[in-house]
Amino acid sequence: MTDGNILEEIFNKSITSSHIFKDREVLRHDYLPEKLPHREEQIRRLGEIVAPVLKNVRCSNVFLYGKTGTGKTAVTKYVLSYLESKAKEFDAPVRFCYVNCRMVGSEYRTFSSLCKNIGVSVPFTGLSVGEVFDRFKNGLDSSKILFIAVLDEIDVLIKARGDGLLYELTRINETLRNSKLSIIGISNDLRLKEFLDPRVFSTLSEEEIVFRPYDASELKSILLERARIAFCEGALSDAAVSLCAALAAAEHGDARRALDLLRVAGEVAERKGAQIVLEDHVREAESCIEHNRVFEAIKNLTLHSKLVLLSIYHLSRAGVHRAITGEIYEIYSELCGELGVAPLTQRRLSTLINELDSMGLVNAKVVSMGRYGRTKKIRLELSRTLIRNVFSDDSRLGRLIEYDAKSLSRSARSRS
DNA sequence: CGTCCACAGGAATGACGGGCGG
DNA sequence: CCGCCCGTCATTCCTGTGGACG
Repeated sequence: MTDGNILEEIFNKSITSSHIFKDREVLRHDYLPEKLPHREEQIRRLGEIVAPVLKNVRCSNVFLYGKTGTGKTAVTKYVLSYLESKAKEFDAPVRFCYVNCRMVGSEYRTFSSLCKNIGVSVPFTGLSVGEVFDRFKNGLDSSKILFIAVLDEIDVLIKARGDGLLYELTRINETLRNSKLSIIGISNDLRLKEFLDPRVFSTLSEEEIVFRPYDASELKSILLERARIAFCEGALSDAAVSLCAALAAAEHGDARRALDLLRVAGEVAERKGAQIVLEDHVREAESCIEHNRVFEAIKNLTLHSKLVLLSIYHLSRAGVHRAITGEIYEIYSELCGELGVAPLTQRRLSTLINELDSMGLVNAKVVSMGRYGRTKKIRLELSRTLIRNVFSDDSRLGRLIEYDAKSLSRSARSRS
């Protein structure tokens, strides 16, 4: 028997001996279920909007709004995959390309993804955005197709870069001779139109579909639907499902979060050798997910952002629970000195703090202290134990956890 | 009621590494 | 290989500002 076969047996055994899961893949949010409950209306509307492409007519641009986990991406993929098979059947020259703007990162890479989809190769970097755009345009025109570009999480790109990309895209049909482009824009931010040039907005938003958050009972039925396939018979308590639904509904009706909770709760139960997933497993899953999120976020920070976070930690430990920018900068500079690294400017630190804020690691808000200036008050949003855990296995920064900053006593004293 | 603190945060500019086309 | 352009990170310089204090 080869090694592979030995392992095969072990792994299979471990899978079949699970009393909890039948198929946990079903609970991942990139899994596309056969039906999407409570989204029939949106599916029908999006279907009506894209249907003309089967008759070789360009379809309207659409904008989909809704918070995360309300099914925008799922509905889009669902409708388009159906459309794709129909297009094959009728031999319609339809192609589509799904791009997640946040994942690809920049305007440049958004275009290069679109290029790759129509078979135009572009380098990782080096070209001007305009150049990539031209290649895309030419490639598109010469392939003689109806092209649907799905731009998911487009709000991220617009907030970072402005609407230049979209402006170009909306005007592209004027110069295309043999192909047509339609855009499906997906946004998590309902205020997106405030960031857009009104002209861009009106062309882009020929149609609009809004995705309301799911309520707790809708979430529960979604979970139950998937749980039938994902879990073994009787391995899931009703109370656990309800709790997952309730927690996710309280957040903002986020189905993704509900599914994550359920999956991790199942994993927790499995690890503990439990026969049934209970409410306690869900609660443990909740803190486990949060812990992982934070852990990943901190691990990927740059050195200086980590130092900023450490400075806030030190202030918090010394009893300064709402630190101001200046105090943080002092500690931060000291830590830099300890490491023999040149500190960044306070201006830079200010934007780093804002980044930590938008990641939810700290809470920063601008306040005026009248005579004593105008600044940001920064509060740590994490438990100090968590910070210690994350940094303690960092070879370089580990020793700074116990570091006793000289400027600390001053900050702490000047309070109270 | 004006002053003035301690910054916020925009704009311009620069250093750097990566990749192009010629 | 060169000159050029890009995106990213950071600095420098700047104008703006809410409200306690005098």
